[in-house]
Amino acid sequence: MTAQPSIQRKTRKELLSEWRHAEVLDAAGRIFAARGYSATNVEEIAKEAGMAKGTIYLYFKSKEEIFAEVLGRDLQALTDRTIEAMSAAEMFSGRVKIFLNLRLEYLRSKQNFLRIYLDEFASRSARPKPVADAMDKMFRRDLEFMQWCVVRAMARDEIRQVPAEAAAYAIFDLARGFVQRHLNGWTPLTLEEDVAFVHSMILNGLQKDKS
Amino acid sequence: MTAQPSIQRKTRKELLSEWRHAEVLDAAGRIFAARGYSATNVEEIAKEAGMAKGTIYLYFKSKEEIFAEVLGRDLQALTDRTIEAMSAAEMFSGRVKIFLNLRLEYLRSKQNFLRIYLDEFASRSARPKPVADAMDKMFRRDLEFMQWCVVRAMARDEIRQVPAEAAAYAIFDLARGFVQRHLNGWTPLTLEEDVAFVHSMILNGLQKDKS
Amino acid sequence: MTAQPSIQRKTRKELLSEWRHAEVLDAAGRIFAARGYSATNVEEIAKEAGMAKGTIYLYFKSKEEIFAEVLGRDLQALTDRTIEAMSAAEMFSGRVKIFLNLRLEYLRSKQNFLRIYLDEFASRSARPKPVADAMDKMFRRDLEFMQWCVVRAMARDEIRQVPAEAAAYAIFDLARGFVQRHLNGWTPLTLEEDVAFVHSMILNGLQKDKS
Amino acid sequence: MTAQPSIQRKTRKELLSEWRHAEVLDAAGRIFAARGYSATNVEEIAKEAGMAKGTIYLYFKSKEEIFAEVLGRDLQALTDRTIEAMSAAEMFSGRVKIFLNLRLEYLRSKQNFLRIYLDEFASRSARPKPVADAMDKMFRRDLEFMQWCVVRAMARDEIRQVPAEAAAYAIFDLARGFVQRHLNGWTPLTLEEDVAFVHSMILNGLQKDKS
DNA sequence: TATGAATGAGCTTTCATTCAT
DNA sequence: TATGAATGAAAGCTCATTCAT
Repeated sequence: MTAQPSIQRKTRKELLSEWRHAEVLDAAGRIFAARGYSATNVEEIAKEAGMAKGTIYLYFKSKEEIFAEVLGRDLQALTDRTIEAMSAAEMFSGRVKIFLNLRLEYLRSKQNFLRIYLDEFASRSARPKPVADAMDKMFRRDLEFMQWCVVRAMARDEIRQVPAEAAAYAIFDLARGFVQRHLNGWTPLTLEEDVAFVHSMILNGLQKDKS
Repeated sequence: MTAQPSIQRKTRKELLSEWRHAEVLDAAGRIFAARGYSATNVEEIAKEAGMAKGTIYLYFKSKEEIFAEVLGRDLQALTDRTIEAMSAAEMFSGRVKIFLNLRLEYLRSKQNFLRIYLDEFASRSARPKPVADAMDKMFRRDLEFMQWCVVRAMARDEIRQVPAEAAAYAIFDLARGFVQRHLNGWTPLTLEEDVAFVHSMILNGLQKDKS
Repeated sequence: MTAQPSIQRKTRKELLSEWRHAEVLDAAGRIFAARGYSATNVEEIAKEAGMAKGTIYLYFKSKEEIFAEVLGRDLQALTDRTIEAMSAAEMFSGRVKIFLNLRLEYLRSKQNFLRIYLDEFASRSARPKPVADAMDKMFRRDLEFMQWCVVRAMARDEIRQVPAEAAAYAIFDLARGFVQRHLNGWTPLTLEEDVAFVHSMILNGLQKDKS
Repeated sequence: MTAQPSIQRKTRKELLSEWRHAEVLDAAGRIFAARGYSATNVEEIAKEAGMAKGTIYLYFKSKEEIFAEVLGRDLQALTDRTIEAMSAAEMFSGRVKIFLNLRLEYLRSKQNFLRIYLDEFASRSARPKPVADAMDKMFRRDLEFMQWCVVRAMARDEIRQVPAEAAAYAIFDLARGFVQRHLNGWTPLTLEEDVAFVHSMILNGLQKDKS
């Protein structure tokens, strides 16, 4: 079999290109997390990524695009893992526990990401459209899955009848608050105690009337 | 009784000054709400307030100060009203209902304010210290009152034993999500339906085990 | 004799007006001396003069005009006194001594004025034309008198033959340096010692050859 | 011998950078000389240097820094040349002549520089500290050398006993006045005539009593 | 492909001057 | 006459983006 240099080289180039792309995203993630969107400047990202400012623009059209991808990439991963892991549990109670534990694990491993996620998700309205859209899309997928879980739990009579979408939101809201509390050191509870409390809030909040 | 022109004149001037001050805050509130902090420029605020850029600086030392006051003013009012109104109810259930209804009323009358509050509260970490501090202080007051309500409800055996601070946070988280949902048009529920659901989530979530 | 109210009132008004005019100049003199021309702002002058900013503009067309008059007024006084006092001496040597002693006295009583005079005289070229012109005019009068003294001294055979204008300049240069030295604390000499030295420099410098 | 491209390239870049740096200084020198410090704005310097405003800030941190360097650069050169050239003469009389001729030569070749030097040196007190300090340092060096020359001349019995520092100042004062006179066209004397006169003023002024 | 110097629009803030009262 | 609130041009400086090398 003879060499296929053109393909190989192209592939190599593509790999290199992807690698650079990812390096920028990593660096940008760190800087955005530390400073927020507007206070971060491209020069810093370039320095953090170990390349020149101009090089950044070979891989991204604008600062905004970098930001959108930074959020998108991590959200994608979180969303994928969340859906996959929750699917493994049968009962709603278990699924909520898994959901919370995943958030908790993320809290431990990706404080940076969560910080920008929380900051910028809330600031969505002030952000350029594309960024807001990218964030919404990811968030929606997660939320829809949770909503589906709620619907299923109602059908299986595990929880009382509630508006499914609002319930899914409520779960996300409680989880978001939980993460924020610990990120900012706003609570004396240990992570485990707090997870247990939030879990009980959700399940009690949605439980069937014990009449 | 003869006129007291000096007092009158002084009062009139002071009133005018306060009026201008307030006009800037109103205008700034609208613009900040629409664009966020960094994307807002002083020129626009001036235009919105119907005055020249320089005039703004007669009433405020800096853009940052305007922002701090915009947030502070509305937060103060909301906090005051919340604490006062909740105190009027005896039972925890009633207090939560009042809390949610106040948030709902605010949602209706002050969409602008809520938007910045939500945006910038979440972006706290990226804000200049003084702004973040002002926001925290107000929020703390509200939260502490809610926490005290939770403690009292536990003592009166209205709800189960829970970590009071975490419970107070959970209530705020659910309320925040509720407001955000409606602000962004993210739910098909009417405001009343949603308030009822969130109320049931909180009370069920904290209710005594019906075992 | 009946009253002549119109004239009287007009006179009174004129007096008041002149009084205000002078008050502004006094205040401006202090501030300009402390901060220099560009670093002084009209607000400060108004505050120092105990009146409102707008009032200033009833008496002066511009900040620049104030400055020109401040310099002009003091220069006028200094020039008048200098010429008058020097005329009282018969011999050139005595005149130079008087000249230096007047500068010295001014140094003691009008440090402020001298500071602006020195600063701004040297910066003449950077100043608006009218200011530079006013300064020049005053300075010229002084200089011309000194030049005339030199011519007379040569005619009376008190000093050697020198270019009179250049000699007058030289005397002013030495006096200026002397004042600057002491204003800035740049010399260990006492005022008296320094005056004596400068006097000897001038007289020796211009003396007849002792061949 | 093969090429050393890395070194060459680096050198080239450095050269280019220094060249730009110098271009800004040259342009700034011209504008500052024409308008003075505060009346000069960065935009104009940029235009004069044929580059954009932002480019200036790649080479200098602030307008003030540009100014300090403009003055510093020329003062350095003048000071160095002055000290070196004066050292070549043996007698005090010769040194003073060299000193004056150097000033004269500078007057011819660097009118711009002298203008700012004179302007801003006198306005020292109104300047930002670092600028004033830089100017003082240079001036001091020159002055100290002159003072040392005076001391030496006294020791060698070339001149009479005088306070050395005051004498050095006097020489500078006379030279300053001489330059100013010609810069502003205030004298009918030719440069040569005036130099001769100032020289005689200094030497006569300091000469031993011919008693 | 990679660079980083260059750009210039845009920012916040100051202040001489005007003008309604 | 006296006021000081209002004005808006202009300043110094930053930084996302472009482009010659």
